[in-house]
Amino acid sequence: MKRFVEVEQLLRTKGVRLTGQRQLIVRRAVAYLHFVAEELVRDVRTIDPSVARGTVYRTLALLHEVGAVEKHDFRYGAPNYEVTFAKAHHDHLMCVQCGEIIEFQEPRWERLQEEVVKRYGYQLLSHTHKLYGLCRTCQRIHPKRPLKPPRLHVEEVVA
Amino acid sequence: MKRFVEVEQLLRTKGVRLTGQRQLIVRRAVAYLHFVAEELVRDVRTIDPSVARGTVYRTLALLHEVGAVEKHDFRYGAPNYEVTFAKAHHDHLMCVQCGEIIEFQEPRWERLQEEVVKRYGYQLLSHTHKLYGLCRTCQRIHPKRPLKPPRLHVEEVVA
DNA sequence: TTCGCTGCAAAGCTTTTGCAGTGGT
DNA sequence: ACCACTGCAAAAGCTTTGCAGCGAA
Repeated sequence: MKRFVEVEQLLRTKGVRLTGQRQLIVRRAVAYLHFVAEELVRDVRTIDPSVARGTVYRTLALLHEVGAVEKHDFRYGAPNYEVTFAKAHHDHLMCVQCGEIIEFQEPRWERLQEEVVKRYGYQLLSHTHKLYGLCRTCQRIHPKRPLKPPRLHVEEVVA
Repeated sequence: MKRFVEVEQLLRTKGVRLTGQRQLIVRRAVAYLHFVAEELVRDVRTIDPSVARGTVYRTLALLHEVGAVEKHDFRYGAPNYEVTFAKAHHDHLMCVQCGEIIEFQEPRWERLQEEVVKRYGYQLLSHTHKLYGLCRTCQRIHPKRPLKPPRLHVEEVVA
């Protein structure tokens, strides 16, 4: 659970600038908490159409490097980004059949993590923990092919 | 730590066929333990050039659905696949600066997982756990831009 | 002046899919 | 005849990047 100021500081230690674009992108990302990259691109561009797609992706990479966002690949559609501050950390349990995703917290893991990280002399920035399985319902039914959510559809914002 | 037969059974419960192509793909995947999708495509095609890329990807999706492989996106280059049987499970610790990846085991996590999964009535198939941070060295140096490994280069196998 | 940052557009890479044909794990 | 599966090749989808110009320190 990091605060905005911390993220700013982290970015500074990397020697990067907090440009207007980056501030806008971070503000919008925080508003979402969960989002898909192209979603954020579209959103940012409705506010300032001059912001380029590349800038958003470059900023997301930066934010990931400082541990401000996590990137989740749930296998269906585009990877999902999640901001790590402004909300307690949680992990994910996903049904590989129907795609249901359960978010849960497990404080005991957090403690174990610190231990492991210390063991290797690392400074922890972020983490992702995903469990894949079958939900109660899908354990009983065995469809030939899993249901597949539609692809992400994002129409280009007219600049 | 699943065995090959278990994977076969899991596939059967899905009502899918264990075709020659799938057996070959699984055998080669097991030989690698860690691999990138296109690597596997190339490898399989050197043995049987008639196997299509699509078949390999479709098989990987199937294997993931039954928990036989995990897909790791380490942000640099192509996602990395890992077979979950024939080797004890391990998790990953990665330095976001230099890209170093440490694999480690933590049996206490495995136990906690069972507990969580049971709580939600799920049947666990696989899981991934990644910690991101800065290694000892990178905590001291702050390069403007992180070092980036080269892109994956895979030349097409001449059929 | 330096150099980090950006917009733009194109390229790049990975993965998916439509379709017609095949075969029976 | 059913239908899961496949090869093929193109399409789709997501992300990255080369480059020239801009602007803050």
